[in-house]
Amino acid sequence: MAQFTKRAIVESFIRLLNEKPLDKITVKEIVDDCGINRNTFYYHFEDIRALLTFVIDAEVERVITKHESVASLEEGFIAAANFALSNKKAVYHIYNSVSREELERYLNSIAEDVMHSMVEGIEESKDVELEDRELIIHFYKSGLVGMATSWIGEGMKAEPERLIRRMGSLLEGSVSEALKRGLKRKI
Amino acid sequence: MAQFTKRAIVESFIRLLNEKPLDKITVKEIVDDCGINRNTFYYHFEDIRALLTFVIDAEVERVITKHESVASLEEGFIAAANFALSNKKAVYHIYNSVSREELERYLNSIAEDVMHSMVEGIEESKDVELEDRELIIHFYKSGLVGMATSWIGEGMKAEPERLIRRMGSLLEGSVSEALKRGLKRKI
DNA sequence: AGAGCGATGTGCAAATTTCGCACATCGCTT
DNA sequence: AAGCGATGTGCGAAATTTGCACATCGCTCT
Repeated sequence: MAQFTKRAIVESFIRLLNEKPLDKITVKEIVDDCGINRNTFYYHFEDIRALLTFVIDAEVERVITKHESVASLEEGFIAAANFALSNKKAVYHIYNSVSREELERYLNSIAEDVMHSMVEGIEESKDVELEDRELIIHFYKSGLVGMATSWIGEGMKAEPERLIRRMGSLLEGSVSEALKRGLKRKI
Repeated sequence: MAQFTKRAIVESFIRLLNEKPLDKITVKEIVDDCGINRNTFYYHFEDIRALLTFVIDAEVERVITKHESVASLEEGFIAAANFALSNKKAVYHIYNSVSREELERYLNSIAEDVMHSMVEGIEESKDVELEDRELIIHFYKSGLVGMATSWIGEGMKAEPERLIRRMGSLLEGSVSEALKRGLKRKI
């Protein structure tokens, strides 16, 4: 049950991702890099795409789950942004090898989870209609994803610390405000 | 053929070696630390002792083989000493859990190899009697091991850079001198 | 002195993982 | 049209990992 080989595949993949864009990376290169059989790759992953989403999922998981409470949501964002920064080349290579639609679809699914857990952590939320809650989540989620994609697209130049810290609190304040308004409207 | 599990065992072992002396480390701790079955440990290693020598061999190998020529012998020593320094706690825990005899026996086997490859790299050596060569090797080997054990025993305080660089050139000079004398005596 | 406990090794069969080889397909180059 | 390299798939064999049972040892507690 200890998938060290799988982990090695991931590491080789990330290593290669720091050298070249996703679509220049071949299965053979990966298996050669960590010295395993080609079929062993296919045993663990259906695809290079599957490997990619696995890697991103794992990293997001790792970065996010460190900070579960809403209070440290900012920390979560900052950690994620710093991870992106420290793997700048890799992030960029992924960014440039994936269609905008696909990227946004993916980021949306992440942001969806984040926003949900955030909203659930806010007091007023449980008194707000499900429908309204979903609306609010959807709205801010889009904002979040838009920010992220443009930040990456512009070369991740802006300082994440300040940018996100401001945005984080702004976000939380706005969301609870929106929830309150939703609540009032309901009453 | 890609022993990632074996590597994981080694890593866990080194991690533990930075926390506690060798004889406080148990097989169960190791396998728990890297989340594998206890028998898997025994599949790869006969023993914790076997694991220890494997680890040391591997590290020595890694440190030494980077520099194969005699010219960079000093570099090899310095690299080894720096490795010892950066794993100070681990080295100390090993040092304190192993009998002096055993430690010296082990260091001797390493020094043996080092001295041999060093002597083979020196011009005059091939004209010297095998017996004399072995004598010279034995002599300097003992010096080397004595230095190493006392350096460790005294807490690895002395700066390796200066100490070893001086000792390294002194060693090489002396050895080729000794070989020349051996040669003259023969003629 | 003897029971209880946890760690050590060993043996073995079953389950999982890795490998090697063969094959069909696809896209690209010549 | 043939050649080439990469992709997936389908096995069976080999290697690795696991779970369980057992014997032993040293230690503690009473």
